[in-house]
Amino acid sequence: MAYTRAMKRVTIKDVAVMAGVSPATVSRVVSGDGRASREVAGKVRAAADKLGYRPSVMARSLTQSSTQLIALVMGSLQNPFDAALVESLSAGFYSRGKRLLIVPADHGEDGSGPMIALDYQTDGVVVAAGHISQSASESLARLGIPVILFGRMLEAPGVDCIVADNFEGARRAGRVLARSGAKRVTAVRHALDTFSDDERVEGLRAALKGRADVTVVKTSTGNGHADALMLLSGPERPEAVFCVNDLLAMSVLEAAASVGLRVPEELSVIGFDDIPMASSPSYSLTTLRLPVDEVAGWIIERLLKRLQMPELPVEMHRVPTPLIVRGSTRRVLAATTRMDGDAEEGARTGRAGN
Amino acid sequence: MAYTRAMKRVTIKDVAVMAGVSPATVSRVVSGDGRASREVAGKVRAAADKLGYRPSVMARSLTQSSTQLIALVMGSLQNPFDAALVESLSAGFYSRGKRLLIVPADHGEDGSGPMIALDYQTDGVVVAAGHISQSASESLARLGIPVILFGRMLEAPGVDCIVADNFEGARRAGRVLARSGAKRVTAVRHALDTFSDDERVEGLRAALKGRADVTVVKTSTGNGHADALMLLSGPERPEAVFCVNDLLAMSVLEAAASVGLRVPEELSVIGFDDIPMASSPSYSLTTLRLPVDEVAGWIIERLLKRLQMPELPVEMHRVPTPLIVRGSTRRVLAATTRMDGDAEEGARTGRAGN
DNA sequence: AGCCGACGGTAAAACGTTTTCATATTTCTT
DNA sequence: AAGAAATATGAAAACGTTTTACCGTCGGCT
Repeated sequence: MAYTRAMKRVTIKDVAVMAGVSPATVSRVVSGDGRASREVAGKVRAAADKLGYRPSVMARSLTQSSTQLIALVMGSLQNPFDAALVESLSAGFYSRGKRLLIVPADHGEDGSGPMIALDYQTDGVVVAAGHISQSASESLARLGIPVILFGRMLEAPGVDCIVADNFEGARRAGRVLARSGAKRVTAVRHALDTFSDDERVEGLRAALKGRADVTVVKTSTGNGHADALMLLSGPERPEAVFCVNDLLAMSVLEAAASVGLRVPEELSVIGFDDIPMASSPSYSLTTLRLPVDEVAGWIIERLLKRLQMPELPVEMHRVPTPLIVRGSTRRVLAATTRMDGDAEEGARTGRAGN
Repeated sequence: MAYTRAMKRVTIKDVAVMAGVSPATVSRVVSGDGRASREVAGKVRAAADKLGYRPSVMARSLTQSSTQLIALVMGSLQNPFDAALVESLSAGFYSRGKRLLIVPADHGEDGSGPMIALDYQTDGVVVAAGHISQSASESLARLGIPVILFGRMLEAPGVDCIVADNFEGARRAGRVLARSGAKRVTAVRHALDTFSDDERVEGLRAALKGRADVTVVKTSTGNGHADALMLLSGPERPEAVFCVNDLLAMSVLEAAASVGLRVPEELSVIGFDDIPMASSPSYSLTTLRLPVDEVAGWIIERLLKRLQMPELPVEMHRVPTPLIVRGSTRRVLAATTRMDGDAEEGARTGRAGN
């Protein structure tokens, strides 16, 4: 049926008259309600197929509570980690029959953004934005539908949170830097109010307390390169830099190269996330791995479960961030490892086939 | 009003009784139909605000044709170009009042994927997937709603296409390589049936006809590194490599570094897209720029226009792909440039502050 | 004074489903 | 074989809007 242009929608009624039954029966057959005789079900399905009938989700959602729609609060995708998370979530939710409606994280800071979720009666909300402000997440929590928040802890009914183990990860990073003998350490973080950055910087501080001076510099996305150059140019340049994500760390590595600093001999660098690029030989970045598929998987499972049982107690999940040691930090004696109780730090991960 | 859990939806009726008017009047006021006295409009708006009324898109779309929903066919976001395109589209459409529904490109190759667009009565479809198969795009075209196709040409009513000027871009790349004196040139493309890759390889061939041998190798995403290493290891290794995107080109550059080949002296490399990383000093990749915001802008404008005037003749847009010369190709005499008629090839683009 | 058009508003139908209630048919018990 | 229980189906209400058709009321015009 090579139709040319916007045909009239084929409705449940059309199928009903063709199959010679009532609309109610058609509804029962197509939604697999069971209560229908073999014979009639066959006729209905045949008619539906021939007509190319597809139920209107819009109409359906008037009487039913569920729309199968999930609002995906999405920020910038510049960071490959965020892009990968969105991709993974999208694939996962779709294979479970859920559809994703994009809600830009920064659309209407007045809180009108999340309201889109209500307009379209989404069953739930997933926040996959790298950074979401406290106020934005609070207005999300007030929506009255299940919310899964990634990257920020928030105590509110119906809001489950999943956050990287930022403190512990950054602390491990700090230990590595301390052991390498660095006395002047710089932490590079975002300029905005960012929950994860706070925790990461604190973790670093905790590890370096009394062992090194740590100064914190803030950068805004886009300025990574310029800021990194500035950071390494001064006379009091740091011996080690910890960045709150790999993208920033890669900027630092590039700045180091262009300034002529040898890594890791003269400068150690550690990132966060372990995006694919981090393992490429040109960077060989030591970092803390945030396993994207694991995060996406938890989000999906958790939301589906909560949709079934809305009164479930909220859960605060911390995902471990193993240290991946590569070439951007100095190798230290394995003996010291045991003392700190960090078993996995010993593992050195190169790229495949090397 | 700190409500705890799923409250009953506030409907147009609630607003009506509060304002002491009929539902019809409320509808007129909130949709700005005009036919309402100042006085009554004020009362209605006050009531709506106080109750926090938001019209149900679902209910509205039953009687109206438009849902303000656009289906966004999205593939892998591994390539930063695709991620940036999705981000740009999302921001643009939202500021124009359109909402985006994600449709995974590979979900149901039986053609059920695009049908999601019908289920939710989307007003149109935008294909932002890097590569979409011929068959998938054809089933999209049969949907009977406006479609904007990026990355593939398809002649069908209601389908507007926007494609990079692949042939011309690749031809420019080929000329640069020819001029650098390379005799053995390899083109790296995807293994799948990809419209853009075909055109790009053809463009390269056209430029190098009679000037160099070109061999084509296919790679599948994920294997980039291994394939690149293999490519450069043999005794008959190429003197120049053209990749259908920057990501692949970056793999080649890395392989070159790890094998000890000097770029551009012993090996020239050209990519496609000009993603941000390409300009970073560690790669300094010569490439063909595909301006993402321009692409997104065209898509948005075109779709909005077609929504207003569905019978508009279809448009096939080619976006120019200027050559961006960086360090991964040898600098050639500017004099030769004029002869080939490629004015912009002379421009050498470095990074800021250099 | 009577008629006309403009204006401001309402009641009710329509959109495409699901679901409740009722009814007819079959199957199971005893 | 008769009633009970289960099963299959249909009619109609409901979901929350928009829209059509209709009805007053008002001011101005002959």
